[in-house]
Amino acid sequence: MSLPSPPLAKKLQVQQSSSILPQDFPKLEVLPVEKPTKLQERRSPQHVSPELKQGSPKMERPLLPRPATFIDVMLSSQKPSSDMWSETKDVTLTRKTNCSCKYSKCLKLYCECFQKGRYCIGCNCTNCCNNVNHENARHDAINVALERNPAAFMPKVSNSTAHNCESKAAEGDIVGKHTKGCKCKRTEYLKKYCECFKASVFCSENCRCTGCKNFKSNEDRISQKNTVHAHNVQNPASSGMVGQSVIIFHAAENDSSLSLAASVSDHSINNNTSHLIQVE
DNA sequence: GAGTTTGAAACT
DNA sequence: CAGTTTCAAACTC
Repeated sequence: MSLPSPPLAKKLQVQQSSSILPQDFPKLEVLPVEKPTKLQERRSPQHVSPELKQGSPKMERPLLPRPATFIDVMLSSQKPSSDMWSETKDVTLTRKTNCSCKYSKCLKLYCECFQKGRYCIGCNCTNCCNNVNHENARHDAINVALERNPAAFMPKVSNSTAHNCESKAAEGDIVGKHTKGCKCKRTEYLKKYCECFKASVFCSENCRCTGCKNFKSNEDRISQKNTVHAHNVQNPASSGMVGQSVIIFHAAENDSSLSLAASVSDHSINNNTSHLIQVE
């Protein structure tokens, strides 16, 4: 079973206007993948806008230049045929297993491997296209994701560039903050559903979370066993509720314990004064 | 291991 | 841009 050929206009658009693909990126072909279900079809990366389907003049314009992204650099620096992603060490994630995607073919940002720019190797996923055998589909999906969000493949947590970063880190402060911020509503007990908490950073002014307790001065975060801690009212980063305290936090990572100590300063989280230190 | 909860991503 | 749906990870039992 094979998918219908993608619209010609889209093929041309991708081939001609994609600024992220290396020059030697292979021409797009009909993908030898099975026909998606209705659900998958709706969400699949093969979905293209009416403009693309019709090849409207609007879409024939060259894409506006955008800042180089992490994946831009990676794509342009290495040939796509090499297993560049899977060889990349993931310094932020030490999962025992990789993804378990079922419906996204690992070509959506739902997929952690795809999101991190890795091929799926040794994953529990089904119908996976995030591998060497589906390079075309993969690069197509990367393009789609980048068009939607040029920063889609950028690290979600930015390291602090604040003063004394290294020395602060040495002192055990949490480093950086989530670039987009979270929008958590119910994980008041600091669970890994929250991307900030998962990344071992405090919620910042970027977050729009409610009932947030993932902030520096929360003592509950100190005392909570492993990952789970009690919490308060609202995102203190946005309300200016940044107090003075020291937090020692042991995350319940599978293979490593993570010790975080947030030292306190008079600076707000805005100033990126929090830092992280990871202990083996 | 199955079912539930959760929030990001995708979509309308 | 807000609301809704889909998705997969995290979590609970």
